[in-house]
Amino acid sequence: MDRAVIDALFPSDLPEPEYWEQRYPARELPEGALVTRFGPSPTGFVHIGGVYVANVDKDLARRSGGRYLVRVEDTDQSREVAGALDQFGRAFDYFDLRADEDSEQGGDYGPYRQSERERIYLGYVRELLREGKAYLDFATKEELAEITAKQQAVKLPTGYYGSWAIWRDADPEAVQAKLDAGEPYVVRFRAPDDTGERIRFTDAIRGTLEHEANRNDVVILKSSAQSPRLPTYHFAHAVDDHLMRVSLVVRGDEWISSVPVHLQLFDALGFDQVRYAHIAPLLKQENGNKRKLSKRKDPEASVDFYFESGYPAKAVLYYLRGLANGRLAELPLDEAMAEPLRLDEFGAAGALVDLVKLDDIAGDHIATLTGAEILDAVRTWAAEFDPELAATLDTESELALGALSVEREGVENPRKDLKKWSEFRAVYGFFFPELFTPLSGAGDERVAPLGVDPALVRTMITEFLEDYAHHEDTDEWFGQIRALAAKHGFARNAKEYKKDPDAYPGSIRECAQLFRVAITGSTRSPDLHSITRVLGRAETVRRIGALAS
RNA sequence: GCCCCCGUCGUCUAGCGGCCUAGGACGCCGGCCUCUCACGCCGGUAGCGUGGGUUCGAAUCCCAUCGGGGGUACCA
Repeated sequence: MDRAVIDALFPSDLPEPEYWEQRYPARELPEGALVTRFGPSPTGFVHIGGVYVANVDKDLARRSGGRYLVRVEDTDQSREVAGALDQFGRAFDYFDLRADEDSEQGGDYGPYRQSERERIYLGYVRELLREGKAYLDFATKEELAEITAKQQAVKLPTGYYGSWAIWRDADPEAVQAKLDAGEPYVVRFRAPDDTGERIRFTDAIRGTLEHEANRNDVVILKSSAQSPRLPTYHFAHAVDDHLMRVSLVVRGDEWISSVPVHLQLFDALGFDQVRYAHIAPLLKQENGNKRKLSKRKDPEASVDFYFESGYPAKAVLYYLRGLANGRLAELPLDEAMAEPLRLDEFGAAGALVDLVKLDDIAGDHIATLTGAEILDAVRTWAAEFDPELAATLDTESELALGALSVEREGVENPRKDLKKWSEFRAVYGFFFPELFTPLSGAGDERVAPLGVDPALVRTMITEFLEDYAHHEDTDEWFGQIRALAAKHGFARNAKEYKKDPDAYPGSIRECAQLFRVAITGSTRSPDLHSITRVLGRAETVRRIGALAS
C-alpha cells in the first residue's frame, strides 16, 4: 500500500511514535525498582480476584521503591457498565489499593484511561501499516465464521492466518475499491512467518514456558466504523506498558496463551520486552470440582459480598496474601503484612477461596482489636447496611463499649465471637433494650427447653428478687444463684442430676440457664455476671423479673 | 478439533533422590476447663490422581495416562 493512502486514513496532525517516546521517557528509579500496573475493566462489578492482583501489584512496586499504576482498560465500550468505575474506587479505598498514578490523580505517564489514548495508538498503528507489519482487513463476520468452520472440518487450528487470511496479501486496488466504497475495516497485525516454530519465555512465577509461535494475524485496531477508534487488548498492552514504562506485568494466567502474540507485537514495535508474572485464578469448589470463581454464581466473587458481610479489610487482605504466598499464611497478621510478597513463592496452581478459613482469620483479627476500634468499625458498617443498629449505637455508645468489653478487655484470651460486622447484632444485640425482647414469662418458649416447671420458676424468681444484691464480685453474685438452686432442691452438678433425674427439678446448670435466658434471651452468651455489670441493676432486675409472670 | 497451564490431607501448604512410618495451619472429631457458649490447652482424623519405568532407594527424575482449568473474539 502506498504511504499516501495509509496516511490519508489518519488525522494529519497525528504525532509520530518518536514524539511519544520523548514525551514518556524512561523512569528514573533505583536499581531493581518495579513498575507495575493494574488494569480494571469497567465491564461489570468488581471481582475479588481484582483486589487479589491489585494487592500484588501494589506490594511489589512499593517494596521495591517503584511505582504502582492503575490504568482503566475500557477499550470495549459496548460492554461498559455504568457505575463500575465508582465501584472500583470504593474497593480501592476499602482495601487501601490506591495507585501512585491513576486517572483521578494523574501522573506523568497519562492519560490513564485507554479510551483517552486514541491518538497514541493511532500513531503506532500508522507506523506499523507504513512498514507493512500490519494491514487493512475488510472481512465480514460471515466470512470469518466460514473460515473457522472450514478449519474445524479439516481439524486445522482455527484463526486468521496464512492463506486463510484473505486480506493479508490483498491487491492494493481491491483495498482501494473497498475504501472508496466506504466499507469499514479493522487493522490486523501481520504475524511473522515462523509457523511451526516454538518459542520460549520466562515467567516470574512459573519459570520457562514453551509455546507454539503465534500464527494469527490478530486484530490490533477495532472497526473504523467506531469512534473513538480503539485498539484490542493485545495492542494496548504493548503500547501502554511500554510507554508507561511498566517493567513487570502481573495478570491472570488466562493470558499465558497470548504471550506469543504479545512478544511479536513488542518486537514489531521495536519495544523492549516486559517481564511477566502470570497468577493462578481464585477458584471455587463445586461438587468435587474446582472452577473459576464466577461473578454470576458466587456471591463471594464480588467485593460487595465482603462489604455487606463486614469483613475487616485487613483480614481479607491478609487472607489473600496468604493465598498468594503460602509462607505468609503461617505468620501472624501484622508480620505477614510487613513481609514482602515474593514472586518465586507464588503457587502455580489456583487456590480455592475458603470462607471458613477467612472467618477464622477475621475472628482472630477482631479479637486483637479494642472495644472502641470494633465499635467504630461496626458503626461505619451499620451506617450503610443496618441503619437501625447504627442509630442505636449512636445513642448508646457507652452501653456498646461496655458490651464489647465483656471477656475482651483485660483478659488473657478474648472471645472470638465476631468474625464480621454483620454478626454484631446477633451476638451483642441483647445488650440494647431497644433491640431486646424480654421474656413473656415463665412459660416463654425460650425457657421451656430447660424443662423446669413454670410454677416453680415463678416462685423462685419472686423469692430471688426479694433480696437480690447487685454484687460486683463474681463469686458473691453467683453465690446467690447457687443458694437459690440449693434451696429448691436442684442437683449440685450435672452428673448428680443425670444419675437420678426424677429426684431434682434440674441441676445448678438449668438454674443458671434460667437467668441466662432471662437476661440474654439465649442459652449461649458471654459471662453472665459481666453482662449484669454492663446492664446495670435496674435492667438486670427488669429482665429477671419478666420470668416471674 | 488445535494450543497451553495445573495436580501432596476436605482446604492452604512444607517437601526439591535417602532426614518422610510425608511436617504445619484451618476445618472436623474426642477430652480437659466450666454457671452456658466461646476462648485456651491436650489428643485424634485425613493426602503424594493412576500406571509404567530409572535407581540400592522416588512425593521428589523420565514416559504414558487420567482429571481440573484456560486460550482459540473487532472481551478483557
